[in-house]
Amino acid sequence: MPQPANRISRPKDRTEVEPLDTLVGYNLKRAYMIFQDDFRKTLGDSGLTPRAFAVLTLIAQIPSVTQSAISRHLGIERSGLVAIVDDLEKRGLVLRVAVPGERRVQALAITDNGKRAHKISDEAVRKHEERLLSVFSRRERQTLLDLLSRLRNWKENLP
Amino acid sequence: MPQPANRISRPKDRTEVEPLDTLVGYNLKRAYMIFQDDFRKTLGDSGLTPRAFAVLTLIAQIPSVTQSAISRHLGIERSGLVAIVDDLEKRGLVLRVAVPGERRVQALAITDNGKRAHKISDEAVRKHEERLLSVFSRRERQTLLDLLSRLRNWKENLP
DNA sequence: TATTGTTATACTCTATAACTATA
DNA sequence: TATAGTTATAGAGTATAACAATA
Repeated sequence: MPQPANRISRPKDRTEVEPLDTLVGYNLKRAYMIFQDDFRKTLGDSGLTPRAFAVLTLIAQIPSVTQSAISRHLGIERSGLVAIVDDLEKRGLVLRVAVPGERRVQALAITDNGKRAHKISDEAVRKHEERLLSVFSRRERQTLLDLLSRLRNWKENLP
Repeated sequence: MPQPANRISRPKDRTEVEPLDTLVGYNLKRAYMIFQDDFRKTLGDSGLTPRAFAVLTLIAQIPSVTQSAISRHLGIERSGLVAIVDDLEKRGLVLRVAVPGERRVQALAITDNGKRAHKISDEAVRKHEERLLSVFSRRERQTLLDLLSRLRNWKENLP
């Protein structure tokens, strides 16, 4: 005889359920949270957020990079960059500089203070990674890095 | 002679900057975003969110699990579970059931509809993972899973 | 028309704190 | 005192849409 669809499933109905641990997505999320939390704890309340650190790194790395270019690099919206660059500028770490011949853009330049701040943050971040990855051998760390970046590069090169 | 600290760094000052790609945290975030976006696209607007899917999976897996237990399992706050369980209950996928002898808790039970919905979602999620991991060999997928879950287990077993 | 930077806005996710009822 | 569930609330993070200036 037919059963109401929303009755509680009885034990004898129980089928094996694939546990969450077998999903890469679930494990990615948990691992990401661990890194994210520790990053913030490491750099502190007045320190750079992960995003601001990423932006500062790109400005340090790519001379005269623009906000649009950064948004493409990081896969985030242009609009989100305004507040971050505002903050970095307020801290005296970067400057918006007019570009002769292309008046729509403002090149982003890192200051000497910015370089120092980036160096200090970068060292703190490397230590935080070192700490979190201490369970792994050098080889395993490299493997993890390779696998994750292959995933990203593959996705980025899709239509 | 001393320079103002916030002058723009000139090219000759440029030192090598470690690129973001060398940070596990950065690659984790990007990979997590790829999975998250694709998960949502796969299950659609009316489908389960990653969190709701995780919760439903635990309810399917652990008979009479409580919200508190789920919050510990998933590392999220109890308060956040209320809305999720409300939603699952509204959809007729789970029920809150009174527990005799312990009147503070309500056991969560999956319904037959819930089982069906979980099975369908689970199959969609496995396919979505299969799609995203298609760049990797079986062995590489297992390695990625192992590395990520070791990270989580290590962190969970800390003071 | 397309692009850069910007603003305004809203939405999602999630944590915090406080409350209640039990234990 | 401690725990389970709940509510209210606030904050972070981020996307969307529209706009002005420029190309």
